[in-house]
Amino acid sequence: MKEITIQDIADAANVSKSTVSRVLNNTVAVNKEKREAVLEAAERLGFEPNVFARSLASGKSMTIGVLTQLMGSPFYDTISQGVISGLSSTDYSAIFVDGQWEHDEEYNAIRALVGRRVDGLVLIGGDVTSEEIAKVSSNLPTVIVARQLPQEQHDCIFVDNVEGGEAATRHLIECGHKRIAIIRGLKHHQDSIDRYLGYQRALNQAGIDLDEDLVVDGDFSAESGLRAIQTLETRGTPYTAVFVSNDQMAFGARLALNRAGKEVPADVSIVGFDDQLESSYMVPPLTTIRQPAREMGEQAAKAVLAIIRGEAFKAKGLNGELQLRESVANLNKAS
Amino acid sequence: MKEITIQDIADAANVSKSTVSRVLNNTVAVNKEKREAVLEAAERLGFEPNVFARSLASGKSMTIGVLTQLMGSPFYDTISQGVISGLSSTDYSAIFVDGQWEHDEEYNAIRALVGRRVDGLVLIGGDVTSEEIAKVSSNLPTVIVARQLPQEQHDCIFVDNVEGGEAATRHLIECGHKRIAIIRGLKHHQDSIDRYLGYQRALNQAGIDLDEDLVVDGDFSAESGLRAIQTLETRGTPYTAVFVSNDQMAFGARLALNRAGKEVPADVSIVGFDDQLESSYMVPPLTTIRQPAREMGEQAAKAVLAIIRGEAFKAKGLNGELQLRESVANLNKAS
DNA sequence: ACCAGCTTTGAAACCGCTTTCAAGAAAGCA
DNA sequence: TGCTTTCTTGAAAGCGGTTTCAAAGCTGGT
Repeated sequence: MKEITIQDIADAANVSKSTVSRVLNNTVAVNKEKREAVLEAAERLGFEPNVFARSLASGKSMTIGVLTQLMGSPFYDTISQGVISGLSSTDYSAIFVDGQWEHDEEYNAIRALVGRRVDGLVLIGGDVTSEEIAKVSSNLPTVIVARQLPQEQHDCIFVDNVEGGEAATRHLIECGHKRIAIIRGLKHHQDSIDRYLGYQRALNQAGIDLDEDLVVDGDFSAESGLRAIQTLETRGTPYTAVFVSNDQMAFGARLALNRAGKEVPADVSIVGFDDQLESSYMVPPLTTIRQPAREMGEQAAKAVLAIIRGEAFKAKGLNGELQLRESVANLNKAS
Repeated sequence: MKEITIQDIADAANVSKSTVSRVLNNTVAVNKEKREAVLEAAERLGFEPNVFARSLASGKSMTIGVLTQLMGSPFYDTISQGVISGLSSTDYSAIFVDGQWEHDEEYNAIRALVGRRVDGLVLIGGDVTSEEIAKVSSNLPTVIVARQLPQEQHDCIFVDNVEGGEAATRHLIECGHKRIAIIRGLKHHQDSIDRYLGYQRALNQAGIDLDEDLVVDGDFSAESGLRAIQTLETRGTPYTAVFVSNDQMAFGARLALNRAGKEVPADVSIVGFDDQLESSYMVPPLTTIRQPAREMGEQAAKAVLAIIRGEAFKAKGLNGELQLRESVANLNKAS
């Protein structure tokens, strides 16, 4: 089956290529009859424009490059889905590359996208520095999701992790908890650091001393959450609540607690971070800080599109909302 | 910053465009000096080929089109991730469109991909008919994941759902269960139908009569799993086990059971389907039929690539493996 | 020294579409 | 009616590569 081109349509409608192009792109008014003849022919022949020819000629690729982090938590995956969703029913398509949370890999991936002449860039998480981004994508519309870059020069969509960690911890404090453990995420990961910072702040404000014995490291995986609780149990330091740096780890923690014969929330309360799909169906449903992952992805998509259209886009830091469910016991009203 | 072209290199190296192209693609031997001059110039000028020009001229896009179903369960998302992963570190990039489990949307999405002249197609799930696929993508390397098409003409990577449903149910029977409920998935969805069929078969083979009162419909969402159990409880028909058509619903079901004051697996045993990431951290860890989603995606990617290279690819139906965990009680050895 | 046969190379055609340019037609105005 | 201005339209020139074609340059055999 031969691909049909605008020349074929031109022949069929008895006009020139130029006219066909004009009709199809609605750039210049053309005679109504011809216009309809063209449209009819295009429809009848099942014309599908060749994106490459079009891109080559116009200089636009109608493509948005997306850098994802596959090794990440489901949180990042959901953002990706959001981007696809935000782009569907526009003329733009998304092209994905994987950074694997690995700096060099990531840098190359971005370069590949630029090589494909994407019209815009959405970077989800990642390690590349602000300078590298600027270097590679100078004057290429770019928005960064789930990551806060220091410079003012980038558009970022993210939730404030310090704020979130603080809110989570504060909630536990308000419920009367004093011995609050924390399971941190990957050590070098900015999100981990920030959430931990929030935890410290909340403790501080409540006048509670930080007990190093209540701080355990994880790597954001469920497995690590499980092990973290085991560590905590081994240490033997008493605690009535734990702030877990993401929901994945919270699942693992919850299982470990069960194995250790502790009830949630009766014996130990849990607050997570992310609010993934499954969290509301944990037993008991998990109280957590909600990051609207999908919406963030969608917004990022809309944002690049807006920037491409020349509209200014005001980047914003969202606030993770505390999602109250049933994994936290209120010690105050306890009999 | 002007994009530099092969003409620029040609000028710099004092050769013709043709020669530059030949050197860069290694198609024909060229004089060593010139060759090096070209490479040097390309390097020095930071040449990055224009994918569109190249594609237009060569007819290859170095792009694989992927149709995803965002509204699907995490299972489908994971397959998508697998495809990205399978394509990383090849020269091909993946371009994603969303079918939303909506026939027309899906058909258009595929057409859009074809319009982008993708070199291959990976279809994840979906509703489009075999004929439509054939029509749109005749002689375009295509592999279909997580879906079994009747025709011999398509390459499909899927797990046998009838087999899986049967294995799940059989396991419950072997553990001594006789009153086994089932929560089905979306009614019109082939996976639901097949898994239900497997359920019926296993029952049949064990000489257990199907009790319509034990059959409840869901829509693959956790919420629907929760409601399904409520329905079951309302009906009051006794049951000691339930085969849930996917893990998402199993989570919902598990919570509902908890709410109804029933222990898992002491009072009710559960077997799920998919084996998503979170399933091994359910409380108790969920026994389920494993679908290697990520591997399926990766394999699909490798498969299209193979077909593109002209190697024959033998499509295969995988067998979902029963993942034994702790959500099923063995009634036989019960005291 | 001469010619057949192979290799290296540049010119030019081409991929399918957009866009400029200029010409012809239509419309507006005096 | 005659002339300028505006609209509509086709021809043609790119966009940046790949690939065909034929000329030029070498090789070696006699």
